Amino acid sequence: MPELPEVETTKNALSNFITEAKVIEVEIFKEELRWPINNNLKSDIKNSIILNPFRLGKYIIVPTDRNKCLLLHLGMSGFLKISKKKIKVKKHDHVKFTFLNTKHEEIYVLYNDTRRFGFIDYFDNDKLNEHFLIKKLGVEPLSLDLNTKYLLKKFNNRDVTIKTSLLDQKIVAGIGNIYASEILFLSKIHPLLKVKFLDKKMANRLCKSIKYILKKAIDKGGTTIKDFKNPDGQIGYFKQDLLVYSRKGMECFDCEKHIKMINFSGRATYYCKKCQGFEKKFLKEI
DNA sequence: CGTAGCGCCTGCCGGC
DNA sequence: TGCCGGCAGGCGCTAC
Repeated sequence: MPELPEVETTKNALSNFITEAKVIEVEIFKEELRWPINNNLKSDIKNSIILNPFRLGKYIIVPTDRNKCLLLHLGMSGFLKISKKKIKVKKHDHVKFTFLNTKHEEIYVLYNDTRRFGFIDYFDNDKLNEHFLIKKLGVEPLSLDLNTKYLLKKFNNRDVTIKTSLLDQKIVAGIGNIYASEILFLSKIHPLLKVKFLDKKMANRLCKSIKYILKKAIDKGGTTIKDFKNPDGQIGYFKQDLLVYSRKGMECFDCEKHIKMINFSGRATYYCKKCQGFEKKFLKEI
């Protein structure tokens, strides 16, 4: 479900509701996620004050005034429900947090993850950068760290397809399967192009497209394909802006050709053969 | 070392 | 209607 824009949307909602709020209660209903929820969480975080949450790649970090932080990852199917009204606990709700905000209103936050590919961690603030997952992350796509030069350096001599590279969180953090297809369509680059063949012009287009697509998706509150909802129950409106993803067989918006769907590395990839064509010698053997 | 592929989970949808 | 295979927004681990 969540790629950078959905995680950003979630983080912003969390920020609006619980910044400076006090943790009143933590209830863990099902600790099994990708890894079991850190047991210290329940007792340790109680009575902490929440500082401003932020995002790194697809991770949400919630720091507290006790130099600890909560790390949230939503996996494939995770999402948060945030409300000022009591929320009934449902299937696949793993944790429920109760906060008291500065207006002395109770805020409820539920972490729900059907497929359990997400996880929650809790540890010392100063350990964040050396956290085994965080330390691997590449540059933030919306920062100046992501530029043409950086991409060319990372792609130099590598024998991987551009689609695979966009999904590689060690290069750029936050792009997932939907936005990878979208970005490549906008860049007019074939998903199976080996990155070592990427020239400066293409890298420049790619860089601009990454920033453009992600920004636009954030503005629209993310993409709702199946059941993604923002924490306040709103769906994301980027779906109607999707150029190729989930449009197999439909007409390309730029030419009369039909959108292709291929499957490699176990993931669906959508593209327009005409708009994203390139010389056959560059094509990876399928 | 870098890369490809598997497997983790549950639910839903389309085809028979 | 019911069953079954395929598929789903992520990512760590293992084998090569």
